[in-house]
Amino acid sequence: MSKKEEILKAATLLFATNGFKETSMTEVASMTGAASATVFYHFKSKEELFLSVLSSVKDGIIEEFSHYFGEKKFTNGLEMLEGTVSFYLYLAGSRAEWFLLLHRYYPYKLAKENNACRHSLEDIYNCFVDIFEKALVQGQTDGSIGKLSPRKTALLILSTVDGMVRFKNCDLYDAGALYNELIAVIRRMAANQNQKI
Amino acid sequence: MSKKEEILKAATLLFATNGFKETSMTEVASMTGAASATVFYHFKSKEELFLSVLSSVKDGIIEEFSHYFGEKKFTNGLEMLEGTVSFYLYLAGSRAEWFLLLHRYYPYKLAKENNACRHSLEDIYNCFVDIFEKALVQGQTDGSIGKLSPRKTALLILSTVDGMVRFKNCDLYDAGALYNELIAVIRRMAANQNQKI
DNA sequence: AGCATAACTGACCGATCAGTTAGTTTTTAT
DNA sequence: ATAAAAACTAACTGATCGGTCAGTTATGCT
Repeated sequence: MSKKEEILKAATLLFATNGFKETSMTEVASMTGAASATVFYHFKSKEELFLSVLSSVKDGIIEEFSHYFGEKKFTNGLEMLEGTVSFYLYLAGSRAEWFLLLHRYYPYKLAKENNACRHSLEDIYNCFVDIFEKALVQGQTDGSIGKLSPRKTALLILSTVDGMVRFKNCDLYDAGALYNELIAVIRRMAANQNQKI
Repeated sequence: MSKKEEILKAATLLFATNGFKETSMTEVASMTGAASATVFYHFKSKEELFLSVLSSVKDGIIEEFSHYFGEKKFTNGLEMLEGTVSFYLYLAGSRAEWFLLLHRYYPYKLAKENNACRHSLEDIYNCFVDIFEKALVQGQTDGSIGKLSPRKTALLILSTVDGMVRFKNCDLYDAGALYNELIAVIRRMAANQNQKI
């Protein structure tokens, strides 16, 4: 791993766990054993470092999901929906720093004045919503999903799952203990009520 | 309004919109037309000011909900559930600064080492979950709500509603546009499927 | 080897911030 | 009226931080 990559990795962890303002460039530098001026050599400002972190998180998320869907096959839309929710929760555990970062307010505030930031966030959330929507549409075709607006329902499912992950990351209650209930709720939310599967 | 209350109000707004670290005591002071030392006269440190803000938000939320339930009466549990969700969304609009503050990570981080902070947050979230749970239990008694775990379902409904409010506050998508869909989803999630109401 | 360029660093700077102090003004009680 | 207490303030301090710069070391090409 190059020094630049090391810095990016350290910055991801620090921005995620401590926030933007609470993370100093000296901290990022010392975590990689470099001088603080070295960080400024690779990234011209703290904001640019943050944008690079966010962009790399975006790439990571998109790559992880496309890899998951490349391997996994589903027999119907409802199963795909449940699989996606499961994978979302799995990812929120194995790549906790990504979701911690996305659950901070700073990125969204920066997005209001910075196009690169806004685009990274849009790409990330479109990735999530598109996948949920795709599962719902497929389920409506194969009959496993009931009559509903796929886009809006996808947004509400994302709200639920993302809200749960956030509560877990805030130590308010454990998402794991709610897993079975979540799947049941999603099923009641979306499944075709007139068909037993 | 006393100067102390003015400071508390200004601090609530600033902590909510800009965050803890990004808000300076000088900023809080100048917003109320006071000298910065005056803020330290009323609140011995920045952290204590934040804790006072959080505690006042807690009091406000509990008061608003008890006022709502003092006025409103419901014919069954499902109606109470829908009313609570509506009121949650209404409050998230009219007291946006409260929810912005609760959607920041700082309070939850502070809660890990500060009991007062942890208790304020617990009181707030218990207030929310207890009300949802109460509606679900009542609905199971009167037959409007189906067979499900009231506590766990209450947590999932809070995840959904709170997640939606957060997405709205982050300018990702508008909660208002999803209102009808949200109510429909909650109904599918919780309503007794064997009974038409 | 020689050289250009990329990678890296120590020392420094101006700005900002939380918090202190010593003192002044205002309010309250008798 | 006046003394005590509460409310308030200007001026300051030490520490931290983002960013710069001049100079050094490492790398790759011919």
